[in-house]
Amino acid sequence: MPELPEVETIVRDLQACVIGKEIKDIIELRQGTVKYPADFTANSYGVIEEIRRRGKYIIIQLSSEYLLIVHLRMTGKLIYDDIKREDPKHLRCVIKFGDDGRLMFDDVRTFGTMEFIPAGDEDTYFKRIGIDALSEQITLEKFKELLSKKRTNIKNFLLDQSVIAGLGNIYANEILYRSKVSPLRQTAKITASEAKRIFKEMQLVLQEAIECNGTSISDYRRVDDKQGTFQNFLRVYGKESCPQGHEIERLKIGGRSTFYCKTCQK
DNA sequence: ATTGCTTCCTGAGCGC
DNA sequence: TGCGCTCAGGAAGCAA
Repeated sequence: MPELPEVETIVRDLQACVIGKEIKDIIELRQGTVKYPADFTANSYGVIEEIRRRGKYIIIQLSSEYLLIVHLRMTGKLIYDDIKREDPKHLRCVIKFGDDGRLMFDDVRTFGTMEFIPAGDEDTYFKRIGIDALSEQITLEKFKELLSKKRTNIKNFLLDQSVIAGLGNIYANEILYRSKVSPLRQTAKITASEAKRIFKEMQLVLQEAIECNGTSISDYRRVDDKQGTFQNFLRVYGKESCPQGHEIERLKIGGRSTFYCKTCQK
């Protein structure tokens, strides 16, 4: 389940192995995996110039003035192969480079997307995406302002990509445990000191997870197919008890599994 | 306008 | 052994 730290790890891994490579061919093993603009006319895909992240989106900038935007959703993986690896079981698309290397897009549940858009359409494409959770532009004051504009519980608030982009279910649970705030609390009732803790823990958890190269709970793998290690530091997600030894409550909020400690989180 | 529910999809895990 | 059921969850689309 790639969230911001997993996507950041993949972007860094990709930067190290595919920048400067020319895309020679794109082969779809599952039709419809890659979307193109109706007027897509590029006679070549071009060379990969830059790779960056926006929320959970991977943006691959090409010399052809197009962007290839990838979203892994739940089970998508990008695996780089220059050692003739075996095809993964759910290979949906292969990007072939000029040098025999290839980038494989594997995705069990087929929710992941790959889409070419004109470079100039980037802002329009992301108009529903809020400020990145690790953006330097987001201050405590800005965070509190965003909180005051929403009428929902704090967990749904953290998961809303149109407000703050990058958090998913695992990190939202972890941030709230470390902040000692119940996921059920309404945004309007969050105090200034609680907001400060949530804001700080959001940045800390994400940074720590990036240092661990992400959380490999189920499907997530790095570009070299290796796992991240932050799963070893989770405190509530998927746990029976919290680090203090209290029993973890499990319920659904917005249809998603929510883990929290009634004793530690108020 | 805003919020929240349903849907898309496949495989793992479970009870019987 | 295998069947049917539930669960996993990101975000578009739709309903209220």
